[in-house]
Amino acid sequence: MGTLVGMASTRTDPLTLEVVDLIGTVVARYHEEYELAAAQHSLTGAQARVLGLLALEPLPMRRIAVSLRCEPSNVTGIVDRLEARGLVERRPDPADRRVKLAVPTDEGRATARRLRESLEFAREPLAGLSVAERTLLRDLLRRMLGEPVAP
Amino acid sequence: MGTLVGMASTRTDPLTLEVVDLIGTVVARYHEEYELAAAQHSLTGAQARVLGLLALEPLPMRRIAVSLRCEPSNVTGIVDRLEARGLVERRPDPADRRVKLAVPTDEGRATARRLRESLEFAREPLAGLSVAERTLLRDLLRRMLGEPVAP
DNA sequence: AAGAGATGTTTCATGACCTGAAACAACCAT
DNA sequence: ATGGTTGTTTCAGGTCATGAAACATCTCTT
Repeated sequence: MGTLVGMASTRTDPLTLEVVDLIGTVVARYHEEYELAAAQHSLTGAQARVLGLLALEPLPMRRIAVSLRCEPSNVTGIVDRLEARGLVERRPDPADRRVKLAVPTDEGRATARRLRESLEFAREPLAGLSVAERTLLRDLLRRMLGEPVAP
Repeated sequence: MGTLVGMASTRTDPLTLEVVDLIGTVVARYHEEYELAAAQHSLTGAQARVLGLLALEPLPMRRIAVSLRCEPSNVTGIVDRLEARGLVERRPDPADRRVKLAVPTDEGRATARRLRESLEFAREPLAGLSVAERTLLRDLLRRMLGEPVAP
């Protein structure tokens, strides 16, 4: 993993620090816009994330917790609040009477769709980059995340 | 901004969606590691952010709130908890008796330094990129954020 | 110099999120 | 059938966050 001779310590060289800083800025802006978009639909960030998940596929509580990386007891409250607004409902799982499936209502699906659209629009800063640049960015991010570059 | 003819709508083309997704992954990982590093020092994320700010420079409550983009009344509680742990203390501002400066104690500064080190270490995925690649990534991120590329 | 308005901090009420422990029902393996 | 495991909820306790109100202090205007 990198030669020792001439290694400017990836921890401290100015270039790396600047990239880390830029990523910090991206992270901050991403979060701001996400919370803002959620708030425009009278949702909190957590509620928006759960609704977004369920719009793809109804899920048992347990799996929501895994996706959110939090305790199942926490999910109970979030789904409670979504249910109180009529965006989600709990259905028994016919295959296992212990589990409850959280499934979005029609209104929940519509809200999720609008949310997704405003989010995509909010993330538009990529528009300033050409296709070649976006491809480059994609490959660099993939490598950074340890994913294979070739599809 | 971009020709209309042949424009694949930056909102929906697969490349852009993938980049957006990758950025989402980066954001998630960044946050996880930040919270984890904070927790290893028995701090919450908010407390770690404030302590990190104060380690650079003592600040009045109001300015902490601006940095965190939250209400000043919220900062009171966070600094209360840092103060209760002996990491920060409030000092009167000689120039204006209304304001209270939050200044880290020696222990607070030491904690901030250790935190910063573990954070930098946690952000090490950049090590997999060459200098040329990091430079490229820096420029792309700058452009994406609407910053000038040339220093 | 005095009063009026602005500013900085705190307190309080309220609510969302989050965890960990405990309860409960239902599953599954022996 | 019994015992252990798993999925969900409830509860207590803590942090973060907002907005309104109180309070002290500053600053501007006259």
